[in-house]
Amino acid sequence: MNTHHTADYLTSLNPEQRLAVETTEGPLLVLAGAGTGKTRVLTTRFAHILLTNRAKPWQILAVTFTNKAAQEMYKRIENMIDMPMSNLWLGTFHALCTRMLRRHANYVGLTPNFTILDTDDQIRLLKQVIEPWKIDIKRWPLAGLLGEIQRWKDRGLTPQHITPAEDTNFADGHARAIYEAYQTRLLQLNACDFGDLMLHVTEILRLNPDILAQYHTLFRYILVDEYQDTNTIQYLWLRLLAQRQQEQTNICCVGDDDQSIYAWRGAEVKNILRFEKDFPNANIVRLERNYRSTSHILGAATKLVAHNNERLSKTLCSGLVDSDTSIGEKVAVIHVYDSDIEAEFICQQITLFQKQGYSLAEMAILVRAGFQTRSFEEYLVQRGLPYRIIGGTRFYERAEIRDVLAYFRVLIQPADDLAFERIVNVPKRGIGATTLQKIRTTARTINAPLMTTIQHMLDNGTLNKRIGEPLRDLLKLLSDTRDILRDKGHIIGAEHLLEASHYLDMWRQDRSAEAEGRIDNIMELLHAMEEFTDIESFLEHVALVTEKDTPDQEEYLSIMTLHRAKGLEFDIVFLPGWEDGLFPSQHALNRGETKALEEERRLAYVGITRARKQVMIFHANRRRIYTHWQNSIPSRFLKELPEKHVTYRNLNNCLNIQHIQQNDNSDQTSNQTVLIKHSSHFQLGDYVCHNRFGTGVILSIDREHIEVAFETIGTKRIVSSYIKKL
DNA sequence: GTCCGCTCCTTTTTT
DNA sequence: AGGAGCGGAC
Repeated sequence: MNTHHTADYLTSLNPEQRLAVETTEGPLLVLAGAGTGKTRVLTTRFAHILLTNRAKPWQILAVTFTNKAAQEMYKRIENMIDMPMSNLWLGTFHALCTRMLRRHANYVGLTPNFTILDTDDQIRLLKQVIEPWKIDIKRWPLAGLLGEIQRWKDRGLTPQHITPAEDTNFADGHARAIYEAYQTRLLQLNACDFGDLMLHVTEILRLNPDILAQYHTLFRYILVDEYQDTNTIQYLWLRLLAQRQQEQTNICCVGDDDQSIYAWRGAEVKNILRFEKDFPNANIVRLERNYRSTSHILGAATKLVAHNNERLSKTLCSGLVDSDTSIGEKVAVIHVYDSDIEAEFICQQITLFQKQGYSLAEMAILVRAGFQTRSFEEYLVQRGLPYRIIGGTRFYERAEIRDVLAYFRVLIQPADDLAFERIVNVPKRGIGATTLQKIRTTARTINAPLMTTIQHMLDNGTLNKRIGEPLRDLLKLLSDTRDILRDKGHIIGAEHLLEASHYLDMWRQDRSAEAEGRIDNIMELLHAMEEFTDIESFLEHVALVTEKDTPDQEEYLSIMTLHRAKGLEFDIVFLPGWEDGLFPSQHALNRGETKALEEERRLAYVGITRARKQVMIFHANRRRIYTHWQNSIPSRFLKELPEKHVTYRNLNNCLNIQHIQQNDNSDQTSNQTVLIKHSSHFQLGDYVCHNRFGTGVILSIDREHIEVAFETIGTKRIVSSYIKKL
């Protein structure tokens, strides 16, 4: 390489980052800890390959998990280089596979315009497929079956691969057969679910060396983001594309085993652990300098995750120099009486931080489970703090949006039976389950799509007037709309469809509170469609996207799950609900395996490392869960936090926020750190034993008074001399 | 076919 | 609390 002049984009990198960027040839694994500049390395590497003329833009395969990550990467690369980037192979696993599958669809019995099903379609299809088995759906929920099939697909297993021994989780071993029937139906419908996108393409590449060779020639460099999250089928796909006979492979995978939090949906940390085996003489670069968090935050997070056994060795240290930031505040662990106080106190703290000059956009509340968000809303509204719950019901999952998209689908793909079934009686046209079943049966015998079947039935007069009339109208409406689409464009066509079908009227007449919002959503959808030239390309886009990107017009506080927070950062992070059974989750505790618990611990690590300046962790004695109150004990993770980076505050005796404020003023100096010293060697979360009450866990410490949750008799306040550590 | 009210359930999420 | 599924009334 020409070294006489070092490019600007390289000089701003630290030595390890630079090594990761400049080691372009051969297999490379980049282990990038939280906040070590992972995205920067990935994008700089991409730009570097282009700028040094190692490859043309379309010769680089760059894979991410989310659309957001792909967009982010694209934007950053675009900013770094000044050349047209056409035909980029930069996208999510699924988007890239869709592109490949449309090219080679015929190899697996599909046509290039196949439909991609969403979860809703999948469930409805399964419901039909499962019919002959007469399975008690109450005992065996369909979601479980779908999960089972998805996990098989994640592992690259087609029905033929599944042995009876592996088919025991659903309805006493019928899942394999149902899976097979489901796949048959998908092909009949010319449709794919998300798993199929990966599965079909991998199958095509595996069985057709000529096709694989084309891609080998095409892709000179492969970049993979979040490698720790890849599942088996994604791994197999990558390995096929990466392992060539003759030349070495220029594959670069970036990941962090400590941030692997998706094993429950099929991700295999193994993939990252065995990289060196898969690609002999692979280089490994570790990015260990963290440029995000204060040393207290970093210290707390790394000590916590160090309790995990299954990890690649990696030591995160601060890359910030002292002048960048002070050592900062210690991580605060705050004990509150209940979840209401927790919510109220956090909202109060947010106001306080605002007064100190922090913007709402730089603060986040990160929860373990979705239901926790509710308690915050009330108090935030009360204080007039703008907030957003990230990832509640997603835009494209709303019923009205799905309805409208289904209307579009039947317009474009008259053979899309699932879409047709969704809209045939919305708004009500008097077509019920019985009629639909009759049509389905006929369709099956003449082997035709539902709409064609209906046309037949109308022609031979098989349908009575009461049913036939509205169906005839619907078919007429659809064919009329196709004409309008052709003559006047997709926006006019879409508007006509939604008016003439009376779909919009249905909501206009709806008196419920949400109806107006639904109409707004539909208008937004139509607006989003303007960026596309036709409905087909819009549907293609929508099938692979869950979120609609709205630019932020105002600053707001973010509330989201820990999973959703991965990859983000904030100045101040609130982590409520650190109690056994919630975090770590009851499911993880029930399983009793270290594996599940270690994933929860990594989630805790992800949570803490989101923060730049301050972390506040909360645990409550009791928590409102839906309707009832549940007593809880502190999370076992709390005692894994290193004392020197943590400060404890006990607000357990405060039943309202006024009390907390008073205590704040009077207790300024004698906070919990001091209290803990008074009460000898006891710590929050310690397991203790009492002569009469048995064993329990310490909930709070107030000098010599210690509150213990006993296993048998509940919570009691005890003087410390009567209990001893287990 | 449609509507109403009863029961049951509730981790995490992307595509 | 809120949604989904189901059975029964009309």
